[in-house]
Amino acid sequence: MKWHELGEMNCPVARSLSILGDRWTLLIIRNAFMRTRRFDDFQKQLGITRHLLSDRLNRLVEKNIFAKVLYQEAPKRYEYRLTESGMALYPVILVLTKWGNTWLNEEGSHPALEFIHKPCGHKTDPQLVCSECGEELHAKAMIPVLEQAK
Amino acid sequence: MKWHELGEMNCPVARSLSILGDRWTLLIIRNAFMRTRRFDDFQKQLGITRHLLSDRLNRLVEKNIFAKVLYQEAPKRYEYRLTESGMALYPVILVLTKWGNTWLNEEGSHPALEFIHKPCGHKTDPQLVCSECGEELHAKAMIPVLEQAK
DNA sequence: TCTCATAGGTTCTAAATTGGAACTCACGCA
DNA sequence: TGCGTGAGTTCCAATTTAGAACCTATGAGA
Repeated sequence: MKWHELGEMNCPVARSLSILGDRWTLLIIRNAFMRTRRFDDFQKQLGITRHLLSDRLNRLVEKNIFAKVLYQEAPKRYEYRLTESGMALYPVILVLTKWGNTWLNEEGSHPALEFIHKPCGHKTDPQLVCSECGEELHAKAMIPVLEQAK
Repeated sequence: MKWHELGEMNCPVARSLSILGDRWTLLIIRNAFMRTRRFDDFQKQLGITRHLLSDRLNRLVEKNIFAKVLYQEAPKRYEYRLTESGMALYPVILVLTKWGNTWLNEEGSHPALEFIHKPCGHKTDPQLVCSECGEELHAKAMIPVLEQAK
């Protein structure tokens, strides 16, 4: 199966990964959440080749995750800003951060990246909970259901 | 920068993606959460080439995300089961599911994949909340802090 | 005994993707 | 006139992936 075919699959994970599932895309988005917006900044921060960065940014604009915004008239220069659907990827970044901190940090070989939640002022541990009962969600407690679209 | 160098970076997202950041790995893990355990089943369900599947499964065993468990003596046959750190990837799958359902399903072109939360019996919308105050987490409300490991 | 079927791979070649470096272009400035 | 900046594009070599065929051990059936 070729890769682009996955984008049309009936599984939302496959469709998400048809956009996000490569070595660089989520790192670009991570940096966008850290306020990076310009080509050269992404390139220097990530060490990605200019070639690939160009390709990935275009793809993400096409998929409506970034918007290309003019910030200078002459010469015309654009920056890349997260759209609403791009901002909606924040949970993906947070969850990957938590997993990496927890499981890929042998005997504290790296400093842990933690977060303070501004509204409450505390150091927070992001938890994935049920919208109905508030309990933390685990694989074994979930029953998947396919809902026919309206 | 070559890819394997990212695994040693000081960013938990980069370290996570050095394992998970390719076209197939998270799909393999998704299927593992749907109780797939054997080589041929993964291969048939995903349409991945046997070559790559073999490579990815070995890599995931090496990274302690799958454990290779003997399930038949003669001839010796192994199956791949999620370890504790593999099970901890469930939030990643869930969050990708939610994002794909919400943002990659133009005018209901696909049935939405939803979940019933067994303990409370309701259809659930997974939410990422603060462990301290219970509010939903958004990028703008978070202040990252590097904690030196003990 | 011979042949198939099963499970879990490995090997091969061709095609596609990536990495790295150099080059381009349109300015603004000294 | 030449230099610096931002945002790419072009080229070639190296790596990775796709697709198909092959291999191995065992058990079942004719």
